[in-house]
Amino acid sequence: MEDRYAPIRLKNQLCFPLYLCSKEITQRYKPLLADLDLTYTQYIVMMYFWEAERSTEKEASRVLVIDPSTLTPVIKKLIAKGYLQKEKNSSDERSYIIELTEKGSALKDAALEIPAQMCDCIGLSSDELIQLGSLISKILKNIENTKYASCR
Amino acid sequence: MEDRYAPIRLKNQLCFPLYLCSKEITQRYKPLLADLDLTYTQYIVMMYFWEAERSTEKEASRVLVIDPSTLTPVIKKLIAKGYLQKEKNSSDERSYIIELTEKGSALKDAALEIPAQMCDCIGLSSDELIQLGSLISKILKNIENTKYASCR
DNA sequence: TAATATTATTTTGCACACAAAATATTTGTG
DNA sequence: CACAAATATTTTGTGTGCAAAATAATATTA
Repeated sequence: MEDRYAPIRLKNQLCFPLYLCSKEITQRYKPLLADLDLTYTQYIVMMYFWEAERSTEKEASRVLVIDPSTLTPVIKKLIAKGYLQKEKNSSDERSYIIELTEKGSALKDAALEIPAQMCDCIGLSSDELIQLGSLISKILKNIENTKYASCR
Repeated sequence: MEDRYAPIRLKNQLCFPLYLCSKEITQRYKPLLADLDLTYTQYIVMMYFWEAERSTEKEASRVLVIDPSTLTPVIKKLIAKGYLQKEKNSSDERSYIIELTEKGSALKDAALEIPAQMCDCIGLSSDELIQLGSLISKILKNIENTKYASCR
């Protein structure tokens, strides 16, 4: 009763539920973020700037692990909404300093309730959350370490 | 030394590493799937058809939790590559029957090695894989159950 | 210092991903 | 049977996401 093709059966994949989970969570953020006029990616970027206040695009790209060619238009939209602003870096005119506006900073308080609401949607105990966090970070570390090696 | 804004600090989010993890895994699939001329989403769809052999688009969309308007163009590409084919459903002319071609079926054998290679990239023990799978499925179940309730 | 290489950002092209509207067909109801 | 409601698929519009090329400025080196 063995199944030669068991390895490629959908239900035997871990990656598939993980990909679903990520998509579903993004979906659940939508109504919560609509009040702030943010998409999920824009929310991630704003979280970075709520903490950093100011930064170059390169540094934001590095921390958020978002490709610069993705980040440029996202930041452009956040500038259009008035949450961020941008000026030439006087010490290196190739780069720009992006910084939080007052309006962008004010948004931080409106966002404070969101994590608790998301936590309810996810429905794990705090022990389970810690467990999951540690497994995910283990994967991220391992992927990082094997990034430039061939995958086997 | 309390931090009023701790809930929205990037490092205190679980969703962010989960979103990263999903993106990184997709990235790691790329070189493995290049040989099969498939993207990650196309691979998911092919896995479904390797098992189902034939199906309507609606059913595929339901099982894979991929929006029909996303699935249509993906299937179109897989047909163009010669892996799937499509014919009117004679019992209901609104829908189509999508089915595996011989070429598409043959691809299954070439794909057999991929999961083991991905497993190495992820680098978790089998216990940890089971643990992670169970946590993810718990989240998916909870999201499913609270889908039409307000999120709190 | 002039030519070359490197770096930060942007642009272009292709592939999802979903919401909302459009289309074609079928089903339910008077 | 006519006609409204429901269903399966497709199209359109907007927003990521990444690779590769383009652009502009800085750093390196012969």
